[in-house]
Amino acid sequence: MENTQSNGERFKARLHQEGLRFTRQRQKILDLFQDLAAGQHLSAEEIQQTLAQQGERISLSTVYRTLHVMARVKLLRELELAEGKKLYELSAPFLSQHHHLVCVQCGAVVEFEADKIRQVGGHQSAERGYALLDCQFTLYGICPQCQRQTVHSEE
Amino acid sequence: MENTQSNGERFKARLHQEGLRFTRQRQKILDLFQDLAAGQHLSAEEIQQTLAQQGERISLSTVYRTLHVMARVKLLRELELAEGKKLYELSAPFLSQHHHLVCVQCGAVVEFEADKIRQVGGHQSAERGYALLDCQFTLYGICPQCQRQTVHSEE
DNA sequence: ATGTGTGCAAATAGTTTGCAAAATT
DNA sequence: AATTTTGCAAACTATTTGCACACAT
Repeated sequence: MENTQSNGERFKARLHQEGLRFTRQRQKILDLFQDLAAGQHLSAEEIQQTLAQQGERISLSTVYRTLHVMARVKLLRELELAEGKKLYELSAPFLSQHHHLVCVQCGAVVEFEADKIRQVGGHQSAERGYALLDCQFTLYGICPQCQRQTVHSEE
Repeated sequence: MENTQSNGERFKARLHQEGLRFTRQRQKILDLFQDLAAGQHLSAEEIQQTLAQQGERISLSTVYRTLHVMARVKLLRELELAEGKKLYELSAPFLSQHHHLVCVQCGAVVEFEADKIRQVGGHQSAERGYALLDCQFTLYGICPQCQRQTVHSEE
């Protein structure tokens, strides 16, 4: 609700730069991300369903294609947190860079920031001449709740 | 070639503990990982193909099932580095913990170690009462080579 | 008007699962 | 002998793609 416009403008500009178009669907998807509470991510399917509930009929293929475009333009960050499906979130440098702590039991995701991480990332990549694009630090563990419940095994 | 046996014993023991069996297929898959040069990972398909070349006919389903077992027993670490497919490697604490720097252009993967990362991971998870299982730090960037070649856009 | 974007349906890719036969303990 | 494991084929899930039509510039 704060910088609601900046990302939109940014995106529009980048699209123009590449001769691409700012369609209603792309607009709607971008809006979704802007309205997203910090620390939340969306999958292609969630995006489609949410939009569908808002009365925006948009195909899954379009969602996927839009996500790719937005990621290429660096408006979105692609995360590989969950099993099998990719998640997306507005990417730094527009939002502060953060990392994820995932409960492998219940899937809960907690975000946290840590400057050191970026530093190490920048250092390691620079040292090898890599142009750093993204820096993902993901912790897998079991959350307090699940630790209590897990007294038995399963699957 | 060094600690060729320790992992095998470990695995065998854990299997016993859970009433599971040490089959030829599991043995072969474990062997593959032991012979793997440090810094390499395998996907389910690569495992099957490599074994097939060695004359070991083993089904993909079995490979997947074995990978799950080995990961559950913490003998393997599951990585989400590449697009869509999961990769596996022998996991810490048997090998030192390391992280990955991936070239999003050519897919090259470089490994590196960084104590700070673990420290931050331990700290962040502990702070929230999570039992830390794994700590993955992945850097995405473009390697020096690809930087030279990328003077144009594409897809 | 021109060329990009969209929706649909079909195609892929990776992974999972049911079931009968095979192998381990 | 009792159970787990395997292989095969079919099922699934997430994602991608071809094509004709629709829309943004």
